[in-house]
Amino acid sequence: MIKKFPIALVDCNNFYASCERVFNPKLWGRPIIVLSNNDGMIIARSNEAKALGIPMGDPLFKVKDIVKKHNVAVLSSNYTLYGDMSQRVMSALEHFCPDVEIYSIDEAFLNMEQYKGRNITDYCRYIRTKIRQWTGIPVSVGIAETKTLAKLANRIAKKNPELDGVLNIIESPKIDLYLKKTPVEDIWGVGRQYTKFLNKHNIFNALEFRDVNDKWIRKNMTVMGQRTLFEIRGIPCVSIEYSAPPKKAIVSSRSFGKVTSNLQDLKEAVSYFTHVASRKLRKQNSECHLLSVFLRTNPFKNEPQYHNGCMVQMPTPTSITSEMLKYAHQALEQIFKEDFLYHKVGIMLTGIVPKNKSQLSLFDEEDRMKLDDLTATVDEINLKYGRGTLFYASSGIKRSWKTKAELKSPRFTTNWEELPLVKAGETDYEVELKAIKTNFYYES
DNA sequence: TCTGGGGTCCTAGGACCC
DNA sequence: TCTGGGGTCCTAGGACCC
Repeated sequence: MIKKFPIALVDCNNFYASCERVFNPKLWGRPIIVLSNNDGMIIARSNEAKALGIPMGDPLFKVKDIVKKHNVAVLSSNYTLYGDMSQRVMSALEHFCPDVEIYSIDEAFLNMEQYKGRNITDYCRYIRTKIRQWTGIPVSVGIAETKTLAKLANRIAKKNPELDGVLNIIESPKIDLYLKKTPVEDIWGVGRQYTKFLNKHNIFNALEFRDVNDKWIRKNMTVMGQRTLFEIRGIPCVSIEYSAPPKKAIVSSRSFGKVTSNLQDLKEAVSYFTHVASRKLRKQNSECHLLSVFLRTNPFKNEPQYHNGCMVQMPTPTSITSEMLKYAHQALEQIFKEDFLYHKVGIMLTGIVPKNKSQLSLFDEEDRMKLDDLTATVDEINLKYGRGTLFYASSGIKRSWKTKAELKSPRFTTNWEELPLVKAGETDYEVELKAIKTNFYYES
């Protein structure tokens, strides 16, 4: 049984769009959309863009007319910027409440137990104001006694401006109304498939869901569905995790800017992804003994399709890039077939174990200690002088597979060359964009 | 012309063991 | 000719999340 206490979910409003606005005030009031990697589909929208009916997840070309007509600002995603802004928001939150679970790049759960008996709603309003003041990012807060209900409250807070960004539903007399106003598809843990299923059985909102038989939910939606149901009833089933557990799987993959059927191109890409993935593995102090490589053609094209993967078991758990490269290339060669236009390759590391507990092989022919040292040195240099200072020759230098990002804003906060400049002596402060390109809005 | 990337957990079914 | 019962481990696939 999990203890009951007030939980506040702080969620950044339209996070990526808001990050862009912090450093480019001209974007205020203007509809903004942010694109996924490779400038593929829409993954974030400002309120103005939502109001225009631009859907999440659509590819850019589908909304081109709306974009033109309403002068929508279109941006490639700038994860360096968003990651840095996220850290600022999170450390500000920790300042106000030390017990924080950083749930995603733009969300955090706060354990408000120590503020019990005080006015939590007012305190959250204060936090919200401060976050805005310190980071420039607008947030909403939902307060309840389970994570699922806090999510639900947050959504209502966001949708109703008169609530001023904060809604506390603990012991609220209006709880049934709030549940009724929440369609099942907006419940945390209910996705597309379960929505279809529930709707088929005449369950359309969270209130109807709450009163359904839990054995029946268990049977049809597994224990996960049952957990969600209990949480909606106010019984906490999902606890707050204050530190991130080590990852059980690490993936690195990317769609190409241009398709290729060339094995050498694929090898270079796989090398690069191995480098990235193994770096993540070392960062969490783990090793792994399973390495998979996968590749695929573009499923949206009307062309011969091929999709395959290959998993190799490495004799000894390792996190040494050079060693993993060997297996990665072997795996790639096993599944590579000529005459297909490849659109994506990637690598996945599984069978992850903590480094110190790894089983050593008696017949290990590699000089592991030495390679460990070498790898650590490479990591250190890259940390100090920037990612990509040292890399493996097998990842190539031409990067013909490189992903597309033509509309990216500068790294305002993490690169000296790209800092925004503020012109002195002007009332309306004007930011001069020392941008790499000047065409980073989509205006044509 | 143009459609992301990185995770989690659960379950069923097969392989294997005694 | 007749052929049990119980357990573990692994994997693939499906659901979900941001």
